[in-house]
Amino acid sequence: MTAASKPASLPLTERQEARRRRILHASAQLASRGGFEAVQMREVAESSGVALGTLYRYFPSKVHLLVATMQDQLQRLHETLRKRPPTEEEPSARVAQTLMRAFRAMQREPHLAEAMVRALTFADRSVSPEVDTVSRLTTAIILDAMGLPGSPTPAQLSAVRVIEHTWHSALITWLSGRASIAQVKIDIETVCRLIDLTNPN
Amino acid sequence: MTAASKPASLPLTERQEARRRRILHASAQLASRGGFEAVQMREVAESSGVALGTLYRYFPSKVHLLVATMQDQLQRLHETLRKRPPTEEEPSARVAQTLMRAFRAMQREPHLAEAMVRALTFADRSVSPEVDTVSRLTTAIILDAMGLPGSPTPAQLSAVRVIEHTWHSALITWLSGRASIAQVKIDIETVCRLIDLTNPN
DNA sequence: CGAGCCACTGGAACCTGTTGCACTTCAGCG
DNA sequence: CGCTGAAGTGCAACAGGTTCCAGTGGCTCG
Repeated sequence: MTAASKPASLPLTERQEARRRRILHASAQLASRGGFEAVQMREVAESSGVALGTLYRYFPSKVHLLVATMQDQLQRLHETLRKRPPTEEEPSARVAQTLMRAFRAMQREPHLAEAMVRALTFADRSVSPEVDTVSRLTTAIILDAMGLPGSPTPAQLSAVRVIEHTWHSALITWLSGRASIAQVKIDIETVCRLIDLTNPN
Repeated sequence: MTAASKPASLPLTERQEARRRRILHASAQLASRGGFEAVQMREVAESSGVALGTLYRYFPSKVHLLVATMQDQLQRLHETLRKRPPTEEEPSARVAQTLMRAFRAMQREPHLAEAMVRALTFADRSVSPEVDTVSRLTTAIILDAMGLPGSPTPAQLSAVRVIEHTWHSALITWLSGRASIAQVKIDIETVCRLIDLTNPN
């Protein structure tokens, strides 16, 4: 609910909506093949059948485009996860399980993951709103995974923030070949223990 | 000790050493003014009195250059911190205090910080060795701060890894204006509690 | 001293993100 | 129906990272 669809800032027509989708699809396609550097604006424009200028009207920069692509992918992931919630009991284990699932999804499309995550962390202030949307989506996924009865406490929100930080940074170290899959798993499990800390407190 | 000076991979002559320093100095200078985008290779070359080709011989890309700049700055920070170790008692508090000092140093040169951190997280596989050096330096700083009697346990090393992740990612959110200084402080303090978890365990 | 080698220089050239512009097309409105 | 302004097109141009190359200068080794 928080940041689902376009907030009606612009009531896109059908044709425009279709264009937007074609662009995002082309972006993901190219990213899947060759990662960040393979997503070239002229290529995206051509393979989505749109003029370069139009592409820039929809996404003011390559980073905007890739961050939007990430929003898109995250939304799908979120839905998938909703259908099959984690099976663990403890909130910390549930979150770890969920993140490991997401991680496995990324392992299936490492180039796409690389493109999106690189864009996300390279984004400067001009992309803040979009990056923030991604962040809220991620937070929503984690909170969902925790399966809390009520609304989260401030301490829990802090823990979630830190988990997100770790998640992004661990992904980067994996994508750049500086950490193994096993290492990422350990890191995720390590941070998730922070959640336990917020319970009896 | 771990990753201090150049590992004699190339025994640079004096003139070369001097050139290298001039380049790094110019890089930091330009970064301090306008951040990542202000560090332009042609500018760096000119203001360090070196041909563009030579600059590229020393640092094969802009990202390499900025990561090397970060190594340089981190080394200075490490020495500064050695002279004035944290005053807190608890390891977790000591680490938090140390990171907050580092954070304050970055607040003094936000553009420089932005340039270095952006480069660090944008780095691809070709920069892995250099990024790894930065990572080891950071680890060393944190372990120093903990003030352990013996060598760290695996659990402690995991905690340190997660702290590093959080540190980098929190910096990025701050640099891109998505988190306040206060928020970063909270995040750092939150992760540092992981260290306590490794003690009585 | 001369030959060979390697780092350094200056500058052109290339690639890709980004911008600007003149022109066409489309949707809504009188 | 025709008008009008926004949206889309095609293309040229610019910017900055990166590469290439033909020289040049200084060094060592014979």
